[in-house]
Amino acid sequence: MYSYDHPHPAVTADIVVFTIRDNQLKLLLIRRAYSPHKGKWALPGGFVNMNESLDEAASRELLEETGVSGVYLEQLYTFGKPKRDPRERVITVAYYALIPSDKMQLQAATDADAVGWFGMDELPKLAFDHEDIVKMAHQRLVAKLDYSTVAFQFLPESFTLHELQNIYEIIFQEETDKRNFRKWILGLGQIEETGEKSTGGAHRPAKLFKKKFPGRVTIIK
Amino acid sequence: MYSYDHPHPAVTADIVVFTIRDNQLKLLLIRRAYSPHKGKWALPGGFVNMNESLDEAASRELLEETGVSGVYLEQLYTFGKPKRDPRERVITVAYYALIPSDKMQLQAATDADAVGWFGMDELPKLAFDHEDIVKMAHQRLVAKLDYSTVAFQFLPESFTLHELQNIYEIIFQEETDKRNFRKWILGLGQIEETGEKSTGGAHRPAKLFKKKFPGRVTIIK
DNA sequence: TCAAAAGTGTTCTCTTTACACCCATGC
DNA sequence: GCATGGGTGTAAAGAGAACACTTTTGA
Repeated sequence: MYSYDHPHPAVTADIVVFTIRDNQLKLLLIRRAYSPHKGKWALPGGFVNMNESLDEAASRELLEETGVSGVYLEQLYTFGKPKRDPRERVITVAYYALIPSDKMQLQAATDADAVGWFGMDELPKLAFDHEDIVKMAHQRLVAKLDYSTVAFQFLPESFTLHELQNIYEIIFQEETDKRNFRKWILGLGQIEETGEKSTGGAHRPAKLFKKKFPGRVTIIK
Repeated sequence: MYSYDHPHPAVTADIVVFTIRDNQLKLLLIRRAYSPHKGKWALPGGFVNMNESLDEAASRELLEETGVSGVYLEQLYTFGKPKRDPRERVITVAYYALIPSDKMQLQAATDADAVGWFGMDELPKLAFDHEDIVKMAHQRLVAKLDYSTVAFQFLPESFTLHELQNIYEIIFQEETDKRNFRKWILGLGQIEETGEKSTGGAHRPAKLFKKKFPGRVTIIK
């Protein structure tokens, strides 16, 4: 039992987890095993412990509920309308995470009975105000493509220019000229050739590239 | 007495209040009347009530501690390192506010014994981690000038182009070509002539302008 | 030999920058 | 009449957009 002389809200960290798979931007959701909103899909997340920072809480929840760690994680916005959660006053510090397509083995958490990836245009109804959170995360992701190298966080260690261009086209939902894209992306000076070539396709092999600064997201322009 | 079966942090809303005065970007600070950090300068702010949203808490605190209302207020970031506050675990949802130069009568709050404006390059040592918060707010402000009309929020109802250019120059800390600035700012289509002229200076009177969409901050480019 | 993606430059357009002189007013 | 800020256009440079064909591989 914990007592205070004025009322305190509960604080959670919830995470909007994006990845790119099957040529779609996808979102990770968890089906709630308990009330409230039992059976509904929701964002992974949970209460912030007293001895951990908000960033630590977010990455711990991400690990516990999805088995994923070491990925890009950024604070998004804090949601705190009084009646968001029917149980008590809950303030949610929302994060978003970007996961490379090769790092996606999932695990169901204790307070969820299922975990799944959903395309952005096939999302189910979500619990609480999680639709607002998702919408804002999506806007932020789109905006950040324009002035940073966030998109690189979806890439595995080595990749072709075509794969990278695909990521931009999927998130922007529009096609880009191949030559202009290559000029631009190489001009950023953020990737370099590995010397290897991709193999296996029924076509000319492509040069493989790697990030010069993996993990780091650079502000450009 | 309020009791919970797991520990809850306290949540505050603190506000970084900017204005432009004496050709300087200035910041509003409050001298703390109570421990901890008694006598140190700090950001205005306070605990979020259980029946108000975070935005409401921020604007209420702003009104109570400074007498200012109806100004631009935007959520900045949430700070939650475990030991930020020596009393208990405190999570702070930080906001920033922009105040036009003509709207600045101040009032001291109950938990402060003084209120004052400080130039960004003459800030005193601040309480808690408020220097981090100020730094982030300043970065955000500078960044937003590039892709939005936030700067307009510093303006009174009517203003000259020179006054507007001054705001940009003060925040960016660099000079701009007058003709290029005018072409650009008029091209945005966000301001219009009032028909009036400024008066009083020992020089040719300047056309006065007003915002087409006061209150609104538009994303540009 | 065919299908499929890889790779590669140039021209045009638009945006951004640089730059200098006359005007209206108060003192 | 002089000091002060108000007001205006053009040319050059740079950034972004449009555009088509040859190459290499697997089947």
